[in-house]
Amino acid sequence: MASSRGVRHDSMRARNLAVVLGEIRAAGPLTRAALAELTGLTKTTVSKLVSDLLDAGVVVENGAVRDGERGRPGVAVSVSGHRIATLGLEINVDYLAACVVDLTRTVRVRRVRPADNRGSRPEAILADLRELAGQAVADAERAGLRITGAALAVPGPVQDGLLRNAPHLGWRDIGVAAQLGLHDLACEVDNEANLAALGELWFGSGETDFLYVSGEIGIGAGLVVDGSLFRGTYGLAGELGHVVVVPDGPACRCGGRGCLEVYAGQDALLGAVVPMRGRVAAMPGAAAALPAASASIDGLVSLLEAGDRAALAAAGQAGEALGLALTSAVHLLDPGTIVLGGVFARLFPWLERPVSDVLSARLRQMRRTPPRVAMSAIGADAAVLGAAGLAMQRVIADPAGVLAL
Amino acid sequence: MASSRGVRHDSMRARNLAVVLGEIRAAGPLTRAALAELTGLTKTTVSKLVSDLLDAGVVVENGAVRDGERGRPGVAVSVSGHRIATLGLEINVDYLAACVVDLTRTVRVRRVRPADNRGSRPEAILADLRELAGQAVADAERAGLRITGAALAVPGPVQDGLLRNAPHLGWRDIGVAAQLGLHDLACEVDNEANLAALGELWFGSGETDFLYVSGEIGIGAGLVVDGSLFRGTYGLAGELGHVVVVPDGPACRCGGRGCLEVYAGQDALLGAVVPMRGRVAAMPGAAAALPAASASIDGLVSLLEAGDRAALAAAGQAGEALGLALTSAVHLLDPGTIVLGGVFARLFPWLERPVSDVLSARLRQMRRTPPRVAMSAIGADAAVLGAAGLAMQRVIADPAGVLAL
DNA sequence: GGATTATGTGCAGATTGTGGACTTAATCCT
DNA sequence: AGGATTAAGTCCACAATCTGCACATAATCC
Repeated sequence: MASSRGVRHDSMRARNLAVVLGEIRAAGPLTRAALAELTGLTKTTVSKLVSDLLDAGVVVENGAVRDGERGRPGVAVSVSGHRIATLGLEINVDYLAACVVDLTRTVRVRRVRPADNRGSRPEAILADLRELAGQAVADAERAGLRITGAALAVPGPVQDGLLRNAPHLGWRDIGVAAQLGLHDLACEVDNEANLAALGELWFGSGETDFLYVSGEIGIGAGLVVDGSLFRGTYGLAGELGHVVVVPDGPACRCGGRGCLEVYAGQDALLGAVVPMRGRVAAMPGAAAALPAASASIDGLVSLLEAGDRAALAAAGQAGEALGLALTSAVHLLDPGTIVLGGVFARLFPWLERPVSDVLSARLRQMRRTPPRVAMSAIGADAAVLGAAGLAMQRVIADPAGVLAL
Repeated sequence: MASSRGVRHDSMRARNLAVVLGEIRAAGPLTRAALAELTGLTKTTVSKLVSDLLDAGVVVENGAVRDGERGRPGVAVSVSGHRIATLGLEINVDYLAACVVDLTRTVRVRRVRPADNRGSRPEAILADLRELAGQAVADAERAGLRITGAALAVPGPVQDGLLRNAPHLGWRDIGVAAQLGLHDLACEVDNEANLAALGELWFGSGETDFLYVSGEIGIGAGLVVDGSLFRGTYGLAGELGHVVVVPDGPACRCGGRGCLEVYAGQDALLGAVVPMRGRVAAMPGAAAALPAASASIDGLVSLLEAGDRAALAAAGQAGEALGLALTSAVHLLDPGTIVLGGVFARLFPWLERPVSDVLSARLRQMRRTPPRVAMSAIGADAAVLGAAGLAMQRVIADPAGVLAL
């Protein structure tokens, strides 16, 4: 019940610009007449609004379209990738990443810098990221793009712009955006699961209702309902990794016992490949001794492809645990589909069956059909891309801000 | 991403009326000057809007107020309870209820009719309810009120206005609102947990962020974030009763195993008091043989007050199970506080400790402080009252609709 | 009792959307 | 080929709504 402000003439226009632009972006190239139909505004008004958007270079005319019917053909307009773009950033345990995306959802610049950020000092990492961001922006500007917003994905829960706790970086309560200091560029911060969910929304299969499950070092999830992210009261919703799977199971680094992460987290999965280390890695603090994540997941995939029984058993167990946690999640969150991302996308062939089986067995009576379990359509870039997508969402929600500049 | 309509002059005014009325309702009596400040509109505009609201009898002037400062005193306006009211309805296993609530949140009419609705035919029950509703409306009209909306609470999940499955009534896929047929009165339908949550929002402690846990025959929950209800993709969110507590626990009537309901549902709680029946009652279909719920819960409370060991153990176990399910719920939904309602409110003294203990033990590392666990401020009426509140929410969100009549 | 301060309203003006007439550009029909 | 028909996009007078300022009003302060 945020104290809502009244609507004035300028906000009415701003809103209508957003409605028109949103419709153009969502429903592909559209003629002015079609836009008038969709938005309920008159042709006159739509014409004026579109004209403003054209002047700003936010949309372009695509030439005449005939629908095969008779009558004067309309001129389709669609979003333009030539001017407006946004910056996505990501800090993760073993790399920094930046990307620039334009309004047509085309990735224009992509820069990744491997790094070992475990237990590092925030200042150093953020300086590196600032440099990387600067390079990406420079690349984009050389291509004639104007960066109008930015967002940053971090591996941990974010509340009021503060990174609360990133266990694998060893950071606590860091005001990341402020310390990053991108001069005159507003930069939102959110956790990687939420932003990866937005990545799936913007660059994935096109669905607008799903629970994105992010299997990284930790396990998170981002719920998208009708195209917008559900964040909960403090922005901490979606912590799937610590849903209780076995009430008296092994201790988890979160202080609980038998959390999903204990059974399906990266340490648990790799424990099957490197059993001795796996046991040690389950203890807090020892994680830094593990080999680089991607390499080890590659190893696990090889073993699975080769039919290694221990590896298959580990994947099966992880899948079952994931199915149990998702059962609770479905009851509580009521997602459309379930999208497995990150490491879980790579392991999808071995996870799908156990996850689906548990879900359909346990949800049979309550729902006509349990949610479909799908593999993420985008790869490891999900979070950076989603960050750029979030910034782009702001542009589309308020094109007036961009027009003014 | 519902295809959003453009803003026209009339919708701008409608929105501003809603903003002003919402502010008056939320922030108590306010002068026009204060409203202008809060909404960002000019004094002139606020004056005109308030004048319309006065004409419609939606608000009243309370006389001059001096803030102790000098200058002309303002005239405070506040919502009026004299004209606009809404109807709340409820179908439950052992009663039908109706209430009429005015804009000041005063309950003006209250009617409850005991009934045994287990395994009954919808037509008969709905005819009874229609009669009860008619009586309540007549009472209200005698008091000079105009009923501008209605809502109905039912004991089961609702999707697209269809009551999907009410196990204790034995109903499946019933178009309740349509069959009820309240001539020219729009009637929304939702499940009792969601509406009880709205009841807590409107008539409870005044908090705007909480998870209301509804302990009735089944266990449900309604999440309120910033004053509005989270419903999920299909309107089925908040099914706390079937969150997995013990993966290989006893079978639940939902088809799963070890759901919360198995450990903390009414049958489980009463099983401690009437052990033989309790065992039988856990089987599906046998529920109808149980004694009326309230009587038995009264019995359980007496035993607990008397210090009966078996009863205390049962409550302790239920509390622990509830704590485990809520741990998962907190991770996924990120609620503000947790409000225990229905039967759990009556058992609060015996549940608070185990629930809080489990929550704080398991959430310690992840959150500064675990959510506070509170007792619902309103009693068994929560759902009916919430239904009336939901209908009232519609009035406040669109006062223009009421003005027109 | 006059100066000061703040509320609420009246009036001219600005902004924005509307509705119908008009222009434009295509297809259909003869 | 030419006129009829159809639909898109634009022009213009008009209407709805909010703004900004001036002004009347009603208190307190000195």
